[in-house]
Amino acid sequence: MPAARPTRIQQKNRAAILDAALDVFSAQGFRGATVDQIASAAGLSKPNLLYYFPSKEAMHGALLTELMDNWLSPLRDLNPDGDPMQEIMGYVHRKLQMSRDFPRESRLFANEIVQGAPRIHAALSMDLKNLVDDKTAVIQSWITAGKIASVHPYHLLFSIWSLTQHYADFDVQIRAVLGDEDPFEGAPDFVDTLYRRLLTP
Amino acid sequence: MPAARPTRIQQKNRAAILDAALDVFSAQGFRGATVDQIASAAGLSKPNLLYYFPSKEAMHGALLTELMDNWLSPLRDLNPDGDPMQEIMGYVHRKLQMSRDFPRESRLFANEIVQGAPRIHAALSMDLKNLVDDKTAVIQSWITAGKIASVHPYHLLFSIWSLTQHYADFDVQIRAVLGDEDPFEGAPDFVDTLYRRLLTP
DNA sequence: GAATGATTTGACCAACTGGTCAAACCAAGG
DNA sequence: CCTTGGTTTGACCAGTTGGTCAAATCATTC
Repeated sequence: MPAARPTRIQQKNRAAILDAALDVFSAQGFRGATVDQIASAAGLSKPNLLYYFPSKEAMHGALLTELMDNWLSPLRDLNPDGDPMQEIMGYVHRKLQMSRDFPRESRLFANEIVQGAPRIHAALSMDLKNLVDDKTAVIQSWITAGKIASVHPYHLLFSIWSLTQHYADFDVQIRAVLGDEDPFEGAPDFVDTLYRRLLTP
Repeated sequence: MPAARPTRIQQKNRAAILDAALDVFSAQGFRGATVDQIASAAGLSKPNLLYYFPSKEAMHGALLTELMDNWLSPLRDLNPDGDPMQEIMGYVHRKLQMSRDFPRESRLFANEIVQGAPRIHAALSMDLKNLVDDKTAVIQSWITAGKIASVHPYHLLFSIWSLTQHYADFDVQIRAVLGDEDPFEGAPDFVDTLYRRLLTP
């Protein structure tokens, strides 16, 4: 049983499993993924997987908790004392980069939310809500101070999430429409223009 | 076998099945949905379902093809001869209303796309792409004519899709964050402001 | 009300899936 | 070497799932 002091083999295999699981879960959803798929993607046998993780649920859970933390860090870093426009634009671009660099993570999250977030509902209405309440207050103070134009702070955040993650979550659709053009060629410019025009007082 | 002239019973049951299937597929995804769930949601027995539809795939396919058509109609209606700003704002608001009134359809679509659109890839790169190519040309002509501000027309559409559908697809997350406030209270105003500021020349 | 065709269902099946387990294998230290 | 504890696996199991089928039931029409 993997315990306190993980061996080299444990570290390597756990990492391989989580990577394979991310591949499969993000592409098929929790129910669509099978332990066998994850096992062969990780180059291990099914019983061997279940030696490292007690269940399919456990793998999914491990991925989700790790994700929730990383996913929110750009918002956490929004600095109340920084330049408002620069802070928000920085947040937007960082989120867009995460969509480009970690599309699997974005899709794992999307799968979970679209299906009603059965496994992370608590985290949403606690951790996420608290963080958002906090940061929207900051944004509201910037608005009140006349530093940025007046918009509904919550909906501003929703729009940033949706717009940036859309490039990861709806990747197939975007590529089907764009043909050869790389989505991330025009995207940074577009979102930059959009939020500058929206927020310039 | 349901054939040329559908009886009253056939019409009623087919409709009940498709409605139940939409409920279940949109909430659980294709693989997550079971025929038994759909059957009991429709108030029928499993073999009875399979009397009306030859397979689970067939139900899903029927929903998707019907959806693809309805889903694109607002874009199809974008009138090249109308007032540019009014046409685009009308499109935005109509899409937002569809998110509010048909969230199940939006989520059915989202589930399919996030998982790589295995069953509608052809429709995306044919029907959708053609329509989008057509309408972006119209938008580009409005830009060239100076009627609206210059933006990447494709990314403009992507942003409208993502922003409006986000309210349906990520409903749980949005409600978890907003608490008691109804998302659709602030949304119309927000998207209106956003696109007016973006597009006003 | 008998005949005919549409509709409904209980019983069933084969494939798949998550998970178990005892036995085998292997790495490292003594 | 050989022991010890971590690692790996083939065989297996019980529950679920999509789908079938023959028989029963129902609605309509003549």
